[in-house]
Order: sequence, then structure tokens, then C-alpha cells
Amino acid sequence: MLNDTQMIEVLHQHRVRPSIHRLAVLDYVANRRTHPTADEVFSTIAVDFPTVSRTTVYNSLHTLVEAGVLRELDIESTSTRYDLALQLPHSHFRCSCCGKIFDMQLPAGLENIVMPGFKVDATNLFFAGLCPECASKSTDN
Amino acid sequence: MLNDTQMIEVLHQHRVRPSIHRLAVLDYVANRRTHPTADEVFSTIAVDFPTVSRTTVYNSLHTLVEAGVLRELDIESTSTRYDLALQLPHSHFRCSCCGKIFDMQLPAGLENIVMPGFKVDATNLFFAGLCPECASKSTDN
DNA sequence: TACTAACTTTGTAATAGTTTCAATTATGTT
DNA sequence: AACATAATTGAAACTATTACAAAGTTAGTA
Repeated sequence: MLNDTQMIEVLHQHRVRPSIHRLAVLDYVANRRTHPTADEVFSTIAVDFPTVSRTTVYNSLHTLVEAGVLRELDIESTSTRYDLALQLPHSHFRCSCCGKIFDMQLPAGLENIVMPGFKVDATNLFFAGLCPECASKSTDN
Repeated sequence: MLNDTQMIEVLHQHRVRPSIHRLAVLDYVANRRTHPTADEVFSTIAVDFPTVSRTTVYNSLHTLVEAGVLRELDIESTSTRYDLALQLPHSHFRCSCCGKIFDMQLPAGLENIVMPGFKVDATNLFFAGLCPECASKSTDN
């Protein structure tokens, strides 16, 4: 959770000019924590900023990813999702029934399983399956 | 590595009719092991079967995934890659320099880190970084 | 305060990957 | 051979994303 002051500070630290739209994008991704797609960000932002363009949302997301504030999740083939990068490394779980994405732990030292000579920059771990709610529904019938 | 007889047997076991195109698709994904995109499969297949359509390649890939013979890899945002599902679970490493994808181990019991109540159907682990070849190039200069 | 350069935003058009669909062709069974 | 079923084709549609040029905004400086 980041308030306005914190968000502006984060952007300054990462050399990103805190425009109103970038703040809105960051606010949504950082504080709603739904690991949204670009389109979900756009639709939400558009409520408060009816003039914002889709391109600006893409630009903002890319800028924030480049700056290291956000992170892209290649967790489904249809579209890229975004997550706050300013937190402890973690993994994800996507419910194949309701589509929700949940944060999970990430075991330390996972990258040690790669063969010698490979240089690991990023470790991506995600699970697919049923969340507790959907799991109980599907066993109820 | 699967020879023609083995591929036909695999398809029979999975209730998929072994058409000439499906065999060609399976042959490429199973035996070349480059974790290809649909388009790479199409381009390669098209050399031997000039009349094959892109749609047939997509159909074949989907059929084989549904049947459990192949597996989709959400390893990059631009396109889906395909891998043989008939082997021990493993993880992947994508070199961000040359784009090649390498098989790595997958630690057993990883799914135990998810919170209680979640039902894990699939575990996906991949790494990004530099392969030995590209790593040595980039430190040479 | 006005000027300038750099940056941000916009809207449109283009592109890439994938899916849909109806028509055609091939296959297996009786 | 005739029939039902399944596979293949090609064109068009669709979705997510990117490219681009024009217009607008901002920060710093004179």
C-alpha cells in the first residue's frame, strides 16, 4: 500500500516524472493488487480520467517497468499482467476457475537448480489450479 | 525422442487420430525440442507439406494440448510456446540475449509452498538470464 | 515572466498472434 | 460404394500491443 506522497517519492527515486496518469496507473497496480492487465488498468483509470488514452496507459506501464517499479507477469497467454516490483520476491497462483491471481511465497535459492554457467536474472514461479472458494464449489455438487 | 511408430502409439493412447499433419507437428515439437512457437512449427512443417495451413497447425497443437501430449509454455508475452508433456516435470531457462530456451530441473514438492486450501494442478517455473555462451560474450568486451 | 528544450499525451493506423467459421476434403465403418 | 464423422483449408475477424506524428505540458533558465 502506497499513499500519494509515497508514490511520488518512489517515482522520484526511480527517475520517473510523476505525471497524473502515471500516478493513477501506479495507484491502481500498487494498491488494488489484482495483478491487472493493461486493459483493466485503462478501464479503471478511465473512470476518473475520461480523456486518458490507451496508449498513455501502455506508455506508463512500460515506463514503470523499465524503471523497476512494476514487473510484467507472463502468467497467461492472452495478455500481460502487471505487479508491483517493490516488494519481496514472491510467486503467483492463478485459479483456473475464477481467474483470480494470488500471491504466494517464493522459496529462497531456487535459482541454484540451474546448470553451471547460466546466469539467472529473474526467477518466475507460478501455479495453476483451484483457489479454496472454487475448490469447495467444485466438490459440492 | 520418438520415432514414427512411437508417435502413432502415443496418439492412439491419447485418442487422437494420427493424421499426417499431427504427426508432423508432434515430430517437430517432440524431436527438435526447441520449444517452438506455433509459427515456427508452421514454417518448418510447410517445407515438407507446402499445402498445410496455419489453421491446421493451430488445430493440431490445440488437439495435442487437450489430449495431454503437449504443454503450453507461457514463457514470453509475444507468443505461446509448445513443449512435449510426456516427460518428467522440468523447468525452463530463457536466455534474454539469444532467445534460446533450455530445460532445467524442477525441485520436487515445490507446490507445498502454496497456502492451505489451494489445489495445485500445474507448477510452472522458469528463469530468465544469460546462457553460458551469451554470458561469456558479454563479459569478453 | 517568457523562452526553450525536453517530455508526455493523444488518436489513428499498423502489426502480430490467434480464433472463428463455413466449405471442402479425407477417413473409417457398414 | 454409401454414409457419418473428423480433418483441413482459406478468408475474415478479433485482441493485444506497438508505432508514429502531431499537439500539449512541464521544468529550468534567462
